[in-house]
Amino acid sequence: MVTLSEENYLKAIYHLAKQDKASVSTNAIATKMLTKASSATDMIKKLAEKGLVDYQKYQGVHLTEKGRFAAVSVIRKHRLWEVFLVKKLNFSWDEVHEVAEQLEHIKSEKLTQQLDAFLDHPKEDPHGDPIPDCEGNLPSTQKILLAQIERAECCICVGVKDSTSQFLQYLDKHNIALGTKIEVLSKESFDESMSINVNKHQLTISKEVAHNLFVKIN
Amino acid sequence: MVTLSEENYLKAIYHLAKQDKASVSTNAIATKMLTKASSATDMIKKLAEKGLVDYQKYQGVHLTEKGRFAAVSVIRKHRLWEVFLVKKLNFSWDEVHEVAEQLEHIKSEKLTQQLDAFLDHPKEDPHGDPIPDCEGNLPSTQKILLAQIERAECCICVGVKDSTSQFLQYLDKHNIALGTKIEVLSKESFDESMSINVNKHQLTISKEVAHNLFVKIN
DNA sequence: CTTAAAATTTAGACAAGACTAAAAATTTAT
DNA sequence: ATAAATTTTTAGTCTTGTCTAAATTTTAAG
Repeated sequence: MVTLSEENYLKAIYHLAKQDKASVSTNAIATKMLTKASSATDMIKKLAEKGLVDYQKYQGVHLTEKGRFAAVSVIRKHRLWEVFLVKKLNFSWDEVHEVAEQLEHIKSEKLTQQLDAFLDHPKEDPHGDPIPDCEGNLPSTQKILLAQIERAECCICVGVKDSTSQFLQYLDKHNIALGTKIEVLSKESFDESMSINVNKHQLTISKEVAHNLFVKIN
Repeated sequence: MVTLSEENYLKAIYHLAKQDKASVSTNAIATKMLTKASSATDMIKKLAEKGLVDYQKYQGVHLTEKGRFAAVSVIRKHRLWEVFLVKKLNFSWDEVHEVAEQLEHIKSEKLTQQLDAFLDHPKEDPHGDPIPDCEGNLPSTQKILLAQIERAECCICVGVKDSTSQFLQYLDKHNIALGTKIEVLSKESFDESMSINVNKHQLTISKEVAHNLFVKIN
């Protein structure tokens, strides 16, 4: 039905469409997929043929309802497997992505349903990202980037934008995990660095860090 | 390194080599893989290039040590996943094969190791087949086909040769599972059918059934 | 031992997914 | 408003794994 490559493109388009609400460009897709624009064009045509995207030459693509569902289904599987790896197989949150990239393509309705039940229907993956339900619904979350906080304020870490192991290991090193209370002390307007307090320890974080941590103000 | 297709061919060759100790023919491979002999030849050449099989034109193939290890590693993963599906996700033994065929190709040393530990290092899969250890060792088991029993005798079901859902569901229907005690009452020389006793119920099984049930004489 | 049958390999083709280079369309900038 | 820059598409090629049809080798039969 939908091939492995097609699933990966659909995921990429889905993630790109979230940011800009507009149509997703061929170049953006190619960049995200680490391929060339011509390859993206080829795939876009295939996806359009199968009714997974709406496509007008030179105008980028939109996911169709069918395409969105296919993308979200893969994301659901990805995040469920991440929970499995962390909760049951003792992986750390910086080790799960690569394996989940493989597991997300396993095709079995029953497997996904049973895995979801086995994990007690988790609502979030180990990085704080919401897990879509089997109908493709994704709860809209109220999280903001730490960088968006402008004044001294308390918040709680609820997710990461960047889930590379480099970033996650940085957070581990400074004892920042999901649920950790973060107290913003000050923000430097020159370089957007922030002074924060985590577990009684004061810490200065760069703009890069602040732009990749999601928090909720409690 | 080794592609998904290559892994499937290696598995096929491994299973074919177990029966005949001799070299495995192109045709046998093609038949098992549901492809044509020419496709098998092409793949054999690739496997030979990679040092996974020894190959002489027109003379069939043998797995090299490297090839055998690759094959057994895939079989190990297949059987571990089957145990997972049955023990943790409530699959029945006739539902696991297809999904395990997909899961067996997931590449992650850590995943396999942790899964093995999570399942308490199982020795057999849900069909009674032994699970290779991580070094590729497979315990040689002392099981015989029910069909090989010639006289009234008691035995215990320890495995199935055919794991199609048709056969497994037939066994379910007659309350034959791994560990079930089977009492052979008589054997009909005309058609090799057997009269057996299972859980106090007398039952006549065909040659086909007797040739696909492994038992051990206790 | 020689020929017919069966098995195996080769040659040439195709689909999927990728690439390069070149052409066409769109956007940006003057 | 038009030229330059950028983006996108097309055309042609490559690799993997498959196929058919034809050629070759091995095996089996008389």
